[in-house]
Amino acid sequence: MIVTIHDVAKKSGYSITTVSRALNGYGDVNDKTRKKIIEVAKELNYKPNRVARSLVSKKLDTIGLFVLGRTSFQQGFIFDIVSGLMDEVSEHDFDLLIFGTQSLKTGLTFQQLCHQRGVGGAVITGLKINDPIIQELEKSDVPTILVDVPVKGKKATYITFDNQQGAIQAIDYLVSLGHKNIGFINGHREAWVCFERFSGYKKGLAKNNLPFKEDYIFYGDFTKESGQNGARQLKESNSELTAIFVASDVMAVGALEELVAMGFDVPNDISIIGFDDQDFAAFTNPTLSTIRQDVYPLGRVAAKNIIRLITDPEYEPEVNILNTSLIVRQSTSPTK
Amino acid sequence: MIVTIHDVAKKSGYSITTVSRALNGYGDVNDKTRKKIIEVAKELNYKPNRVARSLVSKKLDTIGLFVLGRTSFQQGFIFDIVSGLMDEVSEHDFDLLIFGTQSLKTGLTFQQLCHQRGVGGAVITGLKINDPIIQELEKSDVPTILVDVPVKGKKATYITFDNQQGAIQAIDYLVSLGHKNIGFINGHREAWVCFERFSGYKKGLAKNNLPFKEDYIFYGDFTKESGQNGARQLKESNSELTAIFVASDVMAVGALEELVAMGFDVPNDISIIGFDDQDFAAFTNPTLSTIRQDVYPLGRVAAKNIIRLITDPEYEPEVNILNTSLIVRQSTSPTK
DNA sequence: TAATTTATCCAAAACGTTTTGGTTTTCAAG
DNA sequence: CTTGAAAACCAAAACGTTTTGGATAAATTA
Repeated sequence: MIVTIHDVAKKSGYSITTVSRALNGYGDVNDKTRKKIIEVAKELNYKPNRVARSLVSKKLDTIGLFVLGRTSFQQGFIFDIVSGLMDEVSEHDFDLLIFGTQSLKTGLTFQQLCHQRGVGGAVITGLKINDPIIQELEKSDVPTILVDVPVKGKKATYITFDNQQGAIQAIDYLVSLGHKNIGFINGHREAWVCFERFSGYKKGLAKNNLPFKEDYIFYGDFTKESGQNGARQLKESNSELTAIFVASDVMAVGALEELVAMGFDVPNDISIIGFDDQDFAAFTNPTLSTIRQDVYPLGRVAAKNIIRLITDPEYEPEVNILNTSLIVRQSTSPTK
Repeated sequence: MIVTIHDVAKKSGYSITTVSRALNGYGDVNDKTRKKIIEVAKELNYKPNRVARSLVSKKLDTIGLFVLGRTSFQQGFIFDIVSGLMDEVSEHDFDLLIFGTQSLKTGLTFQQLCHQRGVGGAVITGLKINDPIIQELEKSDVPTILVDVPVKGKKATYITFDNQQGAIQAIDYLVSLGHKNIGFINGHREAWVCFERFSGYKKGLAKNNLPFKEDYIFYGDFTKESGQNGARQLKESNSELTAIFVASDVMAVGALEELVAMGFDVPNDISIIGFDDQDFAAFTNPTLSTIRQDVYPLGRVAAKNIIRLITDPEYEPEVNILNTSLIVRQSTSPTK
């Protein structure tokens, strides 16, 4: 039923060694022999058993995806990353093993975990900036790409969007509409992207010769409720605000709803711009202007790089920073 | 660096065999010996290498998730299933390997693929009712649970929601609001759930002594655009409609937008009820009444059952049908 | 006492590959 | 005809486990 290398060897008349070396492209096999072996292999529909292979060889062809601190507002983000990883990974004939937060609580180190499962490299999402695992990653031999956490190590690097640039795009756009008093609802301080977006917000203001005011900042936690609270608090304490830049679409929806509930017209009284471009941003009323992170390509790039890191020992881990783009919908308009 | 069973054997003074048998709970090990071995194993932080284990033993502790025909409108569905699977699976110390559509196009049969990767059982989503792989699944020895496709086999079964009941809930609710002319926008005919929802729609009408009219049916394809087209066509040809039941939230949003664009007031002129309760259903304006499928528990139940099927040869595959629930929001109201 | 059973333990085989460390064959050069 | 090198091949080891099929010693029975 199950075809092994033995069957190919027997049918082709060569040894197991030669079959293996022929199929793996080694040089010490005669061209005719190789051709014959490949033919027999195809005829029997032989595919090497990955488990057996990864037990003995250093060629580990499964990559691990660690989804840490999963929350429902990451739905789209995670889905798109997985999609990108999956597609890229299967094109290279690699496998994708998914780990949750649990798996790192079994007493195994990250390295042990990977070794035990035959994982050759990993992609990590949802890591907080103060997670102790980061220290291990810096020294680890396991090729690793972190999403949205700026860590570099022997074999570790990161991939992210240009969050600063994204924030600047938002501010530039709002300013171009005539806005001068722009509030900011940020996420929590455990996410690195929040620092970046905050930084971009400040740079954007400076670039446009607008003053930075501490009062215009609210720290939420990426939930819709915190967006509601943020909008209410900012607008109540600063009635002169004509626009709010919100660090995530979920919070932006909260802000939008709250402002409408307070009796304001969005966008005519106050403009809202989000960050992420999640699917639902096109479903709200008014639809949500936002800064788009194109996550699917991030997954593909991450996969491509991790595979390169696994297969090519010479390749040095490099940082990838992807561009964001401005998506204009209905929640922003010129000042009156 | 990496601790193997050899290290435990050497340090404890027993043979590899005894260590293995002690740790795996076999009876032919003295209690004192077992205690000592467990102690040493803990001390060295020994965890067996899963790759080596699954090569030789029949204990396969990774389950495969096949995500076929992935489309962006399944985002929430897939995410929740993966979440449920991940949590349940790691509680049982199993692993989760994800496969895309690609993986079944490599010339391997489903069985071969699983065997090759050490996959002991599988969960399959997104399968179409006419997919040829179904015939293989019916005879396959690999424990398999299909999501939303009614297939039973030697080791295969399925899990789904009670789609008929869900549709009946929707109709009952609309009737209770006074609606008598209720349209239906269905999905495409490759998805089994669409037959069920259609069947439920008809039963719901019959139950409430309302006539079934072919004109009130529109077949879409789960996209927002098809929801728009459906709403326009149904309402234009049947101006007496006061409510539309839509077989998915994405299409429902399309329908909602289109009706508003046509100048109708939702829900006062016409009520809309969706199916799924995706995240964005709470973000639309008006927010969307819908029939909720609680997908996370489905993932957990699927994982629990597949693990039981893998570990207990006596256990016969059983069908699981989960309940839906009615979520009332703003897109439905009593008739005038 | 001898025979049998029971409780412990373990050496070796097995899983399906790749890798190691050769051997044999071929061929060109001396 | 020898020699040396290159080309082609392969037996056995290795990967880290579990499983098989005993072996040994102790306890029980006859």
